[in-house]
Amino acid sequence: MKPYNHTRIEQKWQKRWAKDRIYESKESAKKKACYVLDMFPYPSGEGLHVGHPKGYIASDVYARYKRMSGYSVLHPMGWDAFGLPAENYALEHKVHPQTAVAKNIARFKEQLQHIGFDYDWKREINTTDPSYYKWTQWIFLQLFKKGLAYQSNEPINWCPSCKTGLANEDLEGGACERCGTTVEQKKIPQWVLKITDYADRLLSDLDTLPWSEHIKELQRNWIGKSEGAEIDFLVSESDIKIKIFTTRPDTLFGATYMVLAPEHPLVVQLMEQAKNKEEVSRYVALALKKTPKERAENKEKTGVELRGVKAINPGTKEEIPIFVADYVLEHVGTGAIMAVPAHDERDFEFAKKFNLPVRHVVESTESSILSNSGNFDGMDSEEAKKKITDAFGVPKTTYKLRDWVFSRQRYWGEPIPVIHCKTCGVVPVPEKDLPVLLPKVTSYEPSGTGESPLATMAKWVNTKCPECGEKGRRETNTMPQWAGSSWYYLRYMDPDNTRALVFSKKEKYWAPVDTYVGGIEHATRHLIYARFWHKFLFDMGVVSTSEPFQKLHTVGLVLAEDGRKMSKRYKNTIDPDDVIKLYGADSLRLYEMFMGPFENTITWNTNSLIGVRRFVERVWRLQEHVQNADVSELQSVLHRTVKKVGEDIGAFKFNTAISTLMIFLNAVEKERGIGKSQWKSFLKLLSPFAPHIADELWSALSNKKSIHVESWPTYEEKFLTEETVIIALQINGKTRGETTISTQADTAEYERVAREALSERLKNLEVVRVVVVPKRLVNIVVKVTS
RNA sequence: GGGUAGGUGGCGGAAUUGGUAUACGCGCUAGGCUUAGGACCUAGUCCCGCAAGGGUUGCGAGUUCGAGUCUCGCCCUACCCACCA
Repeated sequence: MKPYNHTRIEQKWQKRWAKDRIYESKESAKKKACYVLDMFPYPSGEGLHVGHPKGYIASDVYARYKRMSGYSVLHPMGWDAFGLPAENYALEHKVHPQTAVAKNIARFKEQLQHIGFDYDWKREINTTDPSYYKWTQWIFLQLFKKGLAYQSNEPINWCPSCKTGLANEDLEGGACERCGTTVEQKKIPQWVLKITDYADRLLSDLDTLPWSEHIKELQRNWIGKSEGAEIDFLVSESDIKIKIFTTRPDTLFGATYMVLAPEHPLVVQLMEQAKNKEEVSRYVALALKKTPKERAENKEKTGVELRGVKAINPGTKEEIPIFVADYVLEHVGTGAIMAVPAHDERDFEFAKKFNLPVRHVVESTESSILSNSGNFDGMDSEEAKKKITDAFGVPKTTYKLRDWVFSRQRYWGEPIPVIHCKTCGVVPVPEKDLPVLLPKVTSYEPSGTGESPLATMAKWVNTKCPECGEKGRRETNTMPQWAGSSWYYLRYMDPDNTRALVFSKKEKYWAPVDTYVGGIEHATRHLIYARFWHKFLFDMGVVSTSEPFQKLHTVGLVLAEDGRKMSKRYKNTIDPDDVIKLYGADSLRLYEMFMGPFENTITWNTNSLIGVRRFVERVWRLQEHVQNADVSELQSVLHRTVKKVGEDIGAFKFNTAISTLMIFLNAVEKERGIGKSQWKSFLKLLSPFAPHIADELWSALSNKKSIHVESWPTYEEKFLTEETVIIALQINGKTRGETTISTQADTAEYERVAREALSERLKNLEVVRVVVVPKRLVNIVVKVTS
């Protein structure tokens, strides 16, 4: 037996697989499709560390298992290479993003290939490739034509450090998610996608998805649906109406004052009529200077009354004061509230500070009953919500989800394919002229002026209007980094198609994605954006399913050995190439799957990796102990292993699948040998996890074809059960020994055996009852004398 | 404040869904083999106890013949959202 040389074996098989093209995906009338997808990476300059491939290894194991189980498998890989991370890297290293991206991709690809994945590299995609982003632009044009992409001048989140506008999803606690800088509100013309039109479907279709409740709940919170009513409050002695939104219309009679957000358009107008105009104006100016974060942090309520101006509570018909206060936010509801201090904590706090009346209108004892509410007294609050809405307002549903700010004032993104014309307005670039190529520029540094660096490219910007042929200007904003990733999974199905985004027949074969694997950080960004675009494409008839991804598995982080996140910044990253050199790709793969439940965050531990490597070497040595005849003592455990490993891979429970393989190996070593056909089955079970050594040992049995195109072993029920089984003997539920019993035994036999085995202990005790659980235990219940 | 997932040895974690808690692996201890070991083999390793025996799944109650698993109350951890009207 040669010593186990992982480097030689792994390089040999990686070359062989590529040469024999065993992983190429084909649409096959005879086979069912199984689309296994990884969230494709940004090819950052830092290369991969051992945390990155964890999800890829899992999807690889699953894809191999599915292929061996008779499915036609699509398991592709590609690059999400547009956007700020790639551009910032390029700026920092003073190279053109294109050059940096090409270099980084080469490095990533090399690292991935060393791990031995079964990707079909013929389907590799790159979001920065014009033949790819042609279709990203095409989707934008369709959105534009359906009125779902529009221009807006509303203030948006602006990161002064990245010098670009950002979507709500790009923020983390009021700061730029990428660089941590507090964002400002800035008024610059923006392209916005009307994702809110899809809010309801994005929400309700979650119920149809087999995703974890955790992810679904994250999306539900993000969409943030609230149902309530809009009610107009009239300003006294005028015809000005203040529209408010409330989820508690039943408390209308308890509204003792009103509040407007400082940004509310009516503030300017009402201020004119107020006796304390100066004071109000000062307050508003101060409030507007605060960042959203500062406003949220300062929980101490502040505000100012518009003195001399009153509103009329439509329920009580009483005059109530109007305040301007920054605890009311412009973008929530209508930016104005009716304040009900008796039933809202924030209003109560404010009322206390400003000495405002508190009127209870809902008695919440066992049920909620209205009082002090005129005709509605005595009514149940749920009923009152409807009745009061009908009488004074209109039902209204609002969402926290806001339309998707879709333009970036940066260079490295897909150009937005529209032309501005003085006579024709905004004109879409004709589809035949796609893609609108991103021009090569000499300076791609962000300008910070609210315009992208493309604006300085006169030659590129100045063009003809496709409608009237007169002078036109190209849109110079680019798309956000989320654009290309919002539909990439469709392109893998048909990556070289020049005439359509995806050929419908291919889409129908592969869709939807059976299993999608990636990080939880994408729960409220990528996964919402992709679902939105997919639903739009579904409405357009481009795709055949209303949801893109069926099963979703989130991968847990791999922390560095110091317990911190792996990061170049902490100098604690581990390069998979180094691990592979020392211990081999098979050991790396097995270890990452064995380290714990797939979705758990787990600390890297080199000792545990060495333990897995020991397992691999024991498997290697086992080839010396393969005999022609099967070892009958191993039949039962083998069949149970086949069942368990298959079930566990299907359920993404890789850690227990591997422990089952280890248990089997322990059994083989105890028997000091294994039959040839048993050995073959075992190698197949091992092959998704450790594809190189499995193929090496498989070929050593004079097999000509790769183990990876073999079929998955099956188990027989008759081998799953043993002839005898060990059962527990209990007295009053406490285990008092164990015994071996035939699996054929009947209840009476169980009871007899148990009474006999426990006869010493049962002396002088009165048996009240005997509980028999076949193949598990016998519990003898005795009378307790105290 | 709201939501979601959790809390089992020194560590990562198992537990057939109410049926012998601590599988598998790491680490550790002892012995063997070896010039040597990131090698291998054997035995041991939840806690108390010399033993017989007793105890143990964050804490406290409950249901049950039987609870890591179900119910109620409390404590703690992680992640997400949050002056959301």
